[in-house]
Amino acid sequence: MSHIPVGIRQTQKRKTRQALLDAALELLEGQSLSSLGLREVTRAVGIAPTAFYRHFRSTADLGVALVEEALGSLHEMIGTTLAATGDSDERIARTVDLIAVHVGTHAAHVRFIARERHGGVQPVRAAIGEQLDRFAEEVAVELAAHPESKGWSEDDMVMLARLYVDHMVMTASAFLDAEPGNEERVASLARRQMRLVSLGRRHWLD
Amino acid sequence: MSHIPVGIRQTQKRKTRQALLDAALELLEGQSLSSLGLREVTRAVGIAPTAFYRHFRSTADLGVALVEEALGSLHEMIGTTLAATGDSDERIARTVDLIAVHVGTHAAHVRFIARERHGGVQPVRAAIGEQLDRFAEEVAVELAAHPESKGWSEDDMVMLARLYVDHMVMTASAFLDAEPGNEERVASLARRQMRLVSLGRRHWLD
DNA sequence: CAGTTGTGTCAACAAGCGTTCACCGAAACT
DNA sequence: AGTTTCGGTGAACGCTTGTTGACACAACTG
Repeated sequence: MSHIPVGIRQTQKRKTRQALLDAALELLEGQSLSSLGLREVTRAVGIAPTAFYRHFRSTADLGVALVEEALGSLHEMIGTTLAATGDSDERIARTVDLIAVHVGTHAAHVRFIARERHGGVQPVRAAIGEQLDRFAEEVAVELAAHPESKGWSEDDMVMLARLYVDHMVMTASAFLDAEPGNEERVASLARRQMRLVSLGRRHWLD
Repeated sequence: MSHIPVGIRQTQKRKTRQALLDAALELLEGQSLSSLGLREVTRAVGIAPTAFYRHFRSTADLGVALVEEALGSLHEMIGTTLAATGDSDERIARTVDLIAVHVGTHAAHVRFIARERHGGVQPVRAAIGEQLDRFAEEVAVELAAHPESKGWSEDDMVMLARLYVDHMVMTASAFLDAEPGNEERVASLARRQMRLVSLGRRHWLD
């Protein structure tokens, strides 16, 4: 009947691999990737250190895999964010709320991206940079579809998209650092900053 | 005659301490603070590992000292930046140039701040956050002096200041990551983003 | 000049690291 | 059924790590 199993072996491998990723992500809440030890991760999972090599070449390699996982979960968000209806202020409020929710449900992922974006491991930095570029591209395409973008050059479109993306990352990281109870202050700040950018956008061609 | 020396001892200590800071800063170009070893630093300076404790309690402590050094050198810049004359576009261009120059002359400091701002060492993160807050405060005060800020609430003033400060850090880090020859692209992007923010600022009270 | 202070040294420690190799046993293939 | 494939094991390697205590010797203090 159920002929989807793809083999018990591959399933088990995926499970162990995921356990390694999960354990690493948790360990990374208190340190940077460049100080994360291979033995540390395997110990947390409960397997022998040597088994690590069956899944990743090094901790840097594991880091790159984490980038995919973390920013993959963000790609979904972008669609819903920009598809939000209503006037400008409403859309801004909804976007900020979405960021807050995402930080709540994927805190470790967000922390990892913010931390390693400028972190000490080159391949991981490169992977994050690449993903954020693609991210900005998507945003630019969505923005171009809006009627307010009439007359904008493609270069300026990307300029604005980058500003939005960087501001999103900034805001997400601010939510992370906010002590419980101060989230609304962060949200208010982020909303007003986005509103200011929106105003600039409206008068760009004056 | 020259009775300024404050003692040869204190002078020597300062020199060794500075050597430790310099060596650490250089080592940190290729890794994060949380993976920086005490022995690694002393080895680079050429002193015994135990001598480290005469100057710092731990590498985290050294990191905090580096924050003071790195952001101290930035405090000078803020004055000259905002005191820049000319119209808006001219001031923006001058600001971006100043950032580019600063990144050129203090690359390691900028890298350190960008990397450890969200890094894995809590006390250092806190120190950077505190300094950037004070930084934003200063910018807010300067902005309030401008005539364009008539009618702005203090809260909104800080909101704008934070946007500027975060954008400066973002731009500085972008200059760092730019491969040689692409600096002008980064500068152009930064200028247009600042121009857009300025536009928003002008229409904030509409 | 005698006594104190303090930066730096040396040796030693237990513990951790990444990486290697040969090996096991169950799953997958033919 | 016989063979190959492969995720996981366990021991061992050479090296690095943070921290300790006792000691040297130049710089300060009175």
